[in-house]
Amino acid sequence: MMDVKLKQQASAITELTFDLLRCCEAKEKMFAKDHGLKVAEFRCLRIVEAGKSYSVQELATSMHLSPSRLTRIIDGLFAEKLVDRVQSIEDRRFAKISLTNKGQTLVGKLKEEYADLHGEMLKDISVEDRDRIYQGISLMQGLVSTWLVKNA
Amino acid sequence: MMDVKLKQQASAITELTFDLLRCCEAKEKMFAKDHGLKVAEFRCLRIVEAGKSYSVQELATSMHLSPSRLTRIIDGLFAEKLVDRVQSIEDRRFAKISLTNKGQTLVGKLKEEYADLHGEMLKDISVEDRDRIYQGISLMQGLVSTWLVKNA
DNA sequence: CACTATTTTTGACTTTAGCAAAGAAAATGT
DNA sequence: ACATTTTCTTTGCTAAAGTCAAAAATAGTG
Repeated sequence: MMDVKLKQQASAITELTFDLLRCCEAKEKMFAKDHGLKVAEFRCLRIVEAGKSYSVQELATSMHLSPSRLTRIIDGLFAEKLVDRVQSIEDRRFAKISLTNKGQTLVGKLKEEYADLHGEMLKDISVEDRDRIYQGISLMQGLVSTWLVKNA
Repeated sequence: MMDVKLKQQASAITELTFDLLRCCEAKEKMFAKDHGLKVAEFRCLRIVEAGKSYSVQELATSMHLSPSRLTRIIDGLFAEKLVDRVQSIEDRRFAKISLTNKGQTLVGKLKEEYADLHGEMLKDISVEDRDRIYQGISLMQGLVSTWLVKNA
């Protein structure tokens, strides 16, 4: 006995997620461009927190990219003096990537403004609808994330 | 008086959407690769319906890409005999892109299997949670989509 | 110390994408 | 009727994004 309801819901969600993805990619591209960044740079900066330091691999994993790609993204950020790259003392194979002061300032601004952009989109709907969005995306994110871990 | 609640919700949604995006991109990439397609080709095929025909511009608009990019994606699909490309008779400036039989078969399989993949992810949660996902993503998709129209 | 494993980088390559100009056809003005 | 403008697609060129395999450097192990 196959679950017809599941099939319907899966189809609908597949479709919607697909469309959402295209829109959000366009949104990210616009935002990055407006701030003089390449999309990959914006995506990278957005996940590094001030004060913390990261290995290349950590960044690669959390961005779902290859380490070699990260090396190049970091090269770019380093050239713009947004991140520091030092060899770890405990294990000199590791790089320790962290934000410079300039980087921290920029990332602060970036996060602020990117959240504002979303605030702008969300401001005309009810608190309840915003919560529905949060819940829906939260659930979906969890599912896709664990699915990826299993199937990668 | 600024809306603190809005700001919080916007931040949370920003973060989640960002993560969801990365995961879904990885998911699309895996799926396309498993089916011997380039990601752009998969994305394109996914939006063309059997029996209908599309102009280059229509496809470009709905994929949020430039017409020239689409020309090349279609080149690839045409080379694999998945789509036909004929000059429109009413207005010979237009191309009419449509699925070949081979293309229809493939797209049918693709849609089926891509929905199945999502069914796999969704099968262990409740119908209500699936509906929450649907509602949340639907709302968000609407917001981002209209935002894009205004700000492009 | 030789060997293996890990982390990052480099080189070569593919894929994705856009812009500007060219080409081709239609619409429009005179 | 025909020169001009507009519209749609393609082409050439370039940049950005991304991967893989091999090299380089370090750490761990028998």
